[in-house]
Amino acid sequence: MNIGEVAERSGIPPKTIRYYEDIGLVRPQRSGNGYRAFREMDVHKLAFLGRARALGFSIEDCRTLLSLYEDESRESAQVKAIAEEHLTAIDEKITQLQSMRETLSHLIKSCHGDHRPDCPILSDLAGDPTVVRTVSSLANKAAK
Amino acid sequence: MNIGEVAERSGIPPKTIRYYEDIGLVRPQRSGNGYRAFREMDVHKLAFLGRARALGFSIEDCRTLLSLYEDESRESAQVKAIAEEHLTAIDEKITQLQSMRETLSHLIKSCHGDHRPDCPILSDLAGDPTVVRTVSSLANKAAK
DNA sequence: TATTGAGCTTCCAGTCACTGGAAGCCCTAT
DNA sequence: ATAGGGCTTCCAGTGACTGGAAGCTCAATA
Repeated sequence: MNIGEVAERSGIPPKTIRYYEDIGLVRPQRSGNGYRAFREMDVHKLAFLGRARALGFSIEDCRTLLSLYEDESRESAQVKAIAEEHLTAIDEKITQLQSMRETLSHLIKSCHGDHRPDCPILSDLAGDPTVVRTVSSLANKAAK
Repeated sequence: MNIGEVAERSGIPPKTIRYYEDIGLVRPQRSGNGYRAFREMDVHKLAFLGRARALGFSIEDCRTLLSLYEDESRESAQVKAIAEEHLTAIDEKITQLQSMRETLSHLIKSCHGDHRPDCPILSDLAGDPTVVRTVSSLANKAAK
């Protein structure tokens, strides 16, 4: 199976599949003409990766999850631990985004948004505490 | 004022301040010894940038916001439009994260997490539809 | 005065997970 | 014979920094 068909069947673009090979996530064989020759197993692996990535797992997490998947003597606790850690990270991101959302929507509501230059959004960003004063209550670091 | 003091007062690390100069967000003067010489205005600008970044605005948005801030003839509608677009993007991210969160927490609940190898999380990632089957309902692309 | 040591400088490389593009080979159909 | 689409590799760019090396400047101390 060539890369194009694999891409279609796994939902992973060719460029990304090559990248995954580069970093050792899949190891397709090669045909005589130098083309990658994928087996069913590879398609399966790539679809696994696609789903794990869609859940937001990092590439390194995906690598670990794949190896656990292939390890018959794994303990489900190992998998669960990774998932729980990731869930915690997701929750933190959500919390941070909601805090930004909160502040930003307040600011937007307070801005009349017309042809005049007066703007509480800019005033707040400039540090003027008389307007809404909520941004500085945010953690200093934005989402990475 | 040297970069260290500015970093402390603006909350932006020296490395980042130099980076912001590189990309033209601030233009500190120079002293005879080659050191950057910051004025109050620069500290103010950097604090502005810090707050805008904390709200999740991109660097390019920050650049625009700064120039609007300095433009006396701006229309607040321009600022509001940028903020609203950003709010929409935040909402989309939150929605996506919540969808991941939902699926992931279901999977975690269904995994006993002990010494045995059976694991619904892995089964689901592997595409087994008999277990929980929620991941594939996620959009194919993870958060950028 | 000589020497620390902190703080400043520039430049290069790495992060994460791809993605785009160029140059060129391979294969099938006309 | 040629055209095209698909495949190959390699290099560079994305966003927003961050780490590290090599080297200069400055203030304080021995």
